[in-house]
Amino acid sequence: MIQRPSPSISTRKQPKQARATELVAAILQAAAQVLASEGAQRFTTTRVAEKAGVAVGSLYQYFPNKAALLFRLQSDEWRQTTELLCGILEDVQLSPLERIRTLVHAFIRSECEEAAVRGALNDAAPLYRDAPEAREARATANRTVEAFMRETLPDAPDSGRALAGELIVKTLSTVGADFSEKERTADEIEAYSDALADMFCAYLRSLGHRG
Amino acid sequence: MIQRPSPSISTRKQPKQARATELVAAILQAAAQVLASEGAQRFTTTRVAEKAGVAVGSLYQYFPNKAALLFRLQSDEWRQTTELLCGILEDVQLSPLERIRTLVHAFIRSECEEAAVRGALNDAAPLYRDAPEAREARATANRTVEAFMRETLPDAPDSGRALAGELIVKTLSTVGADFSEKERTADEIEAYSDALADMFCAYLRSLGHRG
DNA sequence: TGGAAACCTGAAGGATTATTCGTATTTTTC
DNA sequence: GAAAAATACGAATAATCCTTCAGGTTTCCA
Repeated sequence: MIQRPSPSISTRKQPKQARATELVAAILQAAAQVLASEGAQRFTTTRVAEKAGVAVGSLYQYFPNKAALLFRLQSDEWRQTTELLCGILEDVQLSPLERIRTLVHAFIRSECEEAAVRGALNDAAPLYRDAPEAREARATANRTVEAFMRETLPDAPDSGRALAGELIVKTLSTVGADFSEKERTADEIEAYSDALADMFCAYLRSLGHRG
Repeated sequence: MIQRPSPSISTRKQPKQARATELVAAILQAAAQVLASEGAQRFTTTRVAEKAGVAVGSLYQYFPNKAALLFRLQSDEWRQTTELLCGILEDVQLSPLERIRTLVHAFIRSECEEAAVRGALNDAAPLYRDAPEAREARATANRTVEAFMRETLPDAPDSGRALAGELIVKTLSTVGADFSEKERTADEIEAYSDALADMFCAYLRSLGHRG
């Protein structure tokens, strides 16, 4: 797959006055709203500025381009989710398999809560996907997963463990995103999360985890 | 997530002369090429027509709009993949778990073979996703999966079986699509397919399959 | 062979959008 | 309180793209 020259995406300027900080916040909130209500297709800088009650020019003072704005939204959500999940993975109160189950439920619930924004953000992914900042962010969470996998599968070879961890993370994220594309009832969410957790647990047990 | 009014996507007209049939074929081939080499972002009707060596107007004689062209590409690939996979699922020579493994390998390999087209097609999904024709197509394959699941898990309750089948299908398709986004070596493909198959098999065994 | 049907053409219309920049306003600093 | 810095504005620009349609060409059939 070919990608166009990846745009620079780092924030153009840091706000130095309170006024500007509020403006950026208003823009981000409006951006999420536009994304949720209009979809990725109709997500335009003009519309965002209008909804935020500011001029387009002001938007471009703090975001070098549309992709930067989208990336910022994605980045914020990602950071939030990562914190949630890492907290669960490191909870020594629970057994590893219990942690997995808790994590799956938390993640799926969280995906479904803001399904509209996340879905649209996914649709817009081609616009910001290749930003160097995105790659870097992904690497961070991997360390936590690795530590968890070492604890869960102490006897497995490194390579197999890494592959299993990667597979579980990728499965959870892609399946979760897809699942949340439709509206779901609370019961559906529970049932699906349990099934997913069952699958992961069965897999981990088959790889040598006792518990 | 909001979707714009779904465009009518059925083919505008059937070619009645050999000349027209060739033209449609040329357009489809060119469309795949443009998609692969330029990405979803730069996939335009003008570019496709140019690459096919025909006029844009001709394109619109057989496809009512851009979405229809994309949907046709997707539809063709989908039909092809479905046939491949259903053939494997119904192969009574193999045990159910062997079939699963074979199927996973075949699917991942196939995804990686035309990764560029499929990836771009995914990026363009928002343009044709909600066409009624798409929903209908998805339902067809479900019957084969259901039959397979009944054979594999004769003792499980219907609801659990359906959920498990849905989960496996969704996992395979989303993870496969994501996996093929990067270039992969043959070894990576093998290893990943095996891990995925391991996971599915462990899951099915945990649900009551003996074998 | 002639007319009808099918087919092909591609310039032009109409619409949308990302981004810029000259100017106006507000805040800070001294 | 005045100059400087920061911020805000939004009409205008330039580019791209989907789709149409009036008019020409080819194929078919009687």
